[in-house]
Amino acid sequence: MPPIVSEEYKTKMKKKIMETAFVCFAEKGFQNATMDDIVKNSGMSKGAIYNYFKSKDEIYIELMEQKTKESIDKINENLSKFDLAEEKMRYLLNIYSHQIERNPDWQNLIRVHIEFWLQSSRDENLKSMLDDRMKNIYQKLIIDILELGKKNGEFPGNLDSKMISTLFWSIIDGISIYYGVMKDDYPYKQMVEKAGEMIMKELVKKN
Amino acid sequence: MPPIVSEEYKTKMKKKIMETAFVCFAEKGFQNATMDDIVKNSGMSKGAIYNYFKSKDEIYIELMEQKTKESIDKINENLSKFDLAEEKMRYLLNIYSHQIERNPDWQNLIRVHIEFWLQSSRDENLKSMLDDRMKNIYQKLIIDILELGKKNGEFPGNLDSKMISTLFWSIIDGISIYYGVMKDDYPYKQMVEKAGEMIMKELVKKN
Amino acid sequence: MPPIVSEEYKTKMKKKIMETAFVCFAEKGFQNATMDDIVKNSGMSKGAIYNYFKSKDEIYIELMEQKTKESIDKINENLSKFDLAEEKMRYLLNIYSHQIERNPDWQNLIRVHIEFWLQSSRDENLKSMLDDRMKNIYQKLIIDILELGKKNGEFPGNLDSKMISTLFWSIIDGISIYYGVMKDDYPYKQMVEKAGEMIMKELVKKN
Amino acid sequence: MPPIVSEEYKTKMKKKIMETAFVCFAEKGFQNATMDDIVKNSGMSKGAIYNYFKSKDEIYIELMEQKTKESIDKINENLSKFDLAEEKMRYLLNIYSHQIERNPDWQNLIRVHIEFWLQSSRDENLKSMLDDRMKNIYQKLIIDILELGKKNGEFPGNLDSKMISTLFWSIIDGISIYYGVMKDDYPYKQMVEKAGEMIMKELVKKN
DNA sequence: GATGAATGAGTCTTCATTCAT
DNA sequence: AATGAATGAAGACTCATTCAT
Repeated sequence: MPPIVSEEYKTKMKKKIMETAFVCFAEKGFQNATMDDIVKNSGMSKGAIYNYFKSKDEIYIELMEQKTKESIDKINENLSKFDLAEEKMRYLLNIYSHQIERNPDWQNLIRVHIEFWLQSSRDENLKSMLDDRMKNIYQKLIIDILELGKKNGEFPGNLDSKMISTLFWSIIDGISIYYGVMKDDYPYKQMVEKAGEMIMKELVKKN
Repeated sequence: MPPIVSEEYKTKMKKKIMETAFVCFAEKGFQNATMDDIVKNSGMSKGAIYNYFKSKDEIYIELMEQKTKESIDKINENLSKFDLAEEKMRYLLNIYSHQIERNPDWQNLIRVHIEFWLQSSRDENLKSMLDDRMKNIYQKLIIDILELGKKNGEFPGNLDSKMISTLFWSIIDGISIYYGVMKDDYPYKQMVEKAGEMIMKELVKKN
Repeated sequence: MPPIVSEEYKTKMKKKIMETAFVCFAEKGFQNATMDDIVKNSGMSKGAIYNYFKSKDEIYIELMEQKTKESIDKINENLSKFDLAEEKMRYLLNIYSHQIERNPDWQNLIRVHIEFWLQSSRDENLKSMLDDRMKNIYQKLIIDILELGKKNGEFPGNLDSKMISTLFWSIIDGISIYYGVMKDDYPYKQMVEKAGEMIMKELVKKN
Repeated sequence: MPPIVSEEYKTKMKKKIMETAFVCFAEKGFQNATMDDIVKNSGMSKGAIYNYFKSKDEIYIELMEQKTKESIDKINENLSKFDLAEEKMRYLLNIYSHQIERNPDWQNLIRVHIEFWLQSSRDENLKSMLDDRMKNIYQKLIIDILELGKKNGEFPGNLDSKMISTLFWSIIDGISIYYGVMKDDYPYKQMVEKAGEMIMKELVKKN
């Protein structure tokens, strides 16, 4: 009995499972959330879920991939509207500083992300997957902007793009993690703005 | 190793258990590391370990408290040798930038710390314990230095000490986390130095 | 024995578990009987049992509830066939005096019951559950008969129904407990008959 | 190194351990009370306790033996003061009906006794020990009085002493057990008095 | 494809007893 | 005799995954 259902149907089901899983992981953490939690919250049967995903791990991985893709796609799309590197950077910082307001799940997302990341450091497959993702997507995003800025003459020519881009994400993620853990005791927006100001100063200082 | 045993003996045993646990937690993570792992690696019996700690959680908590205390004590001790706020800040940054060399466990420590921190965000008791620790130890450390700098006239009088101290740790920890996860692919030292430079510029810029 | 299983199937499984548990509890006592005993004797897997009962305690409680219900239901059903209070009382006593012959498990049942009862005295929840059961089922059974007898003029009008009913069960249970513990060295039937005779004399003496 | 301490010292220590154990057993039940509880409450060391008793079971058994002996000795002593069988019986009933007031531990004692008794039904050694005790001490106590009464002409000559004595203890213990479990919701004194009245009527009725 | 009952290895924790000092 | 740290065999319970229908 080969597939009777459409590809869309399958996609829809996977999405439903992943969204439910996300809620469960956010609430309890990956390890503490059980398949039964996902079953209960999704309204699907255990067997059904295992039809779409081979394991709990797989749900996790695909979930993370999809969340990353979603966020990065939206950023990329909008980024192309700007011509100047400085504008692009400011736009990016602006997105992060408003992340709280535009994405109510963000705190949870961060927590799930970190947990995932942590796991990955103990699993060669995950680790290299994430390393790639980091280098080819996130770092590249910044590097491209910085290189554009250098080419445009906006940013100093001796700027170490790779280094700055690494630092950029270290800072943004550091702030985000604090926010994810500290919750609303933490002045997230103020932190992003101040950090952004400091970073921008590095880029446009030599004018 | 029998009854009527010295206080040192007991301390030594606790230390042995904690060190073993640290290795296990670092290797597998808190949740994945089992009491049996600790038993096996410590060479002690299960009952013996439970004589010293009521639960796996308790080992974790005491371990983290001790590691924090160790690090903060050493910092505080040395910090008092400097008179100028700027010197203190530079010393602190210097410590962190050399953390790798002076503390071979540091990568593991960071990973275990973050995992702990994450846990804490889902456990009210842990969370308030850590929040306190953060506010009263780490933040206070920086705030005191910044206030001294303001009093000395080294730093601008309108400096928002609390905000800067929060940002300081967000950045340092962001960098550390990347290092903990990325391992030796990450230019940890360079990151700390660059970030430190940026932070110092904020403090002493108005001269 | 797969999914989409009938309600009967589930009931049958629960019953199977409870019956196995009963045997184990009777043989070793509640505390000494282990889940592994029940697993082994039932031929089911541990997980399967935990699918039907949340805990060993829960098996115990449901088992006792069901046993109580069974016995009381049968009594009530037959009791309604008699019109006179005296006949009802004699019927009841008769049931108990023949308990041995009609219920081969009865000795075990008693032992398990007492153990349960003892436990209950140290657990507020259990205790109030049992107290309720005692008052609303067992005591009420007798009180209703005695009140009927008073209304009918069979029994003296100044009879303290509540007191007599409490005494009734104290005596019957005292005898049963001895039987449960002493086993076949104990003249159970003779005891119930003699005690019954003494009790009946209290009720119908004033004619 | 043979015994240095006197026999009295040893007896005193054993008594101390047993009294502590009694409190622990009463509070938590035999199984739930741990040797550590006894250690903590007695103020002695674990090794010391094991010097006086081979096992937890042994403490239990000796404790029960001693409690039984204490109670029976006191009864016997006073019983000899009376000449008439009826007086003896009334004295005995009187003791039980005042048990609550004169022995504040009595409720606990009962619970511990029943638990012990239950255990015994699953352990051949214990069982035969208790059966002996029952027959040779408790039953004999009543039988002797009844036989005296028959000889004196106080009680009917055709009285089945053995049967009545068995019933006597079944009723008294039934009432006691209810009291032990139900605690102060149970009209213990009233029950003993009423039951005693019923029993006495059996003995002296034919005059 | 869907269902959910069954599986059983794995987890933390307890505790009577031992024994070196 | 006394001490109390050490032992390790249980014990209750969990949960990712499988598979018969």
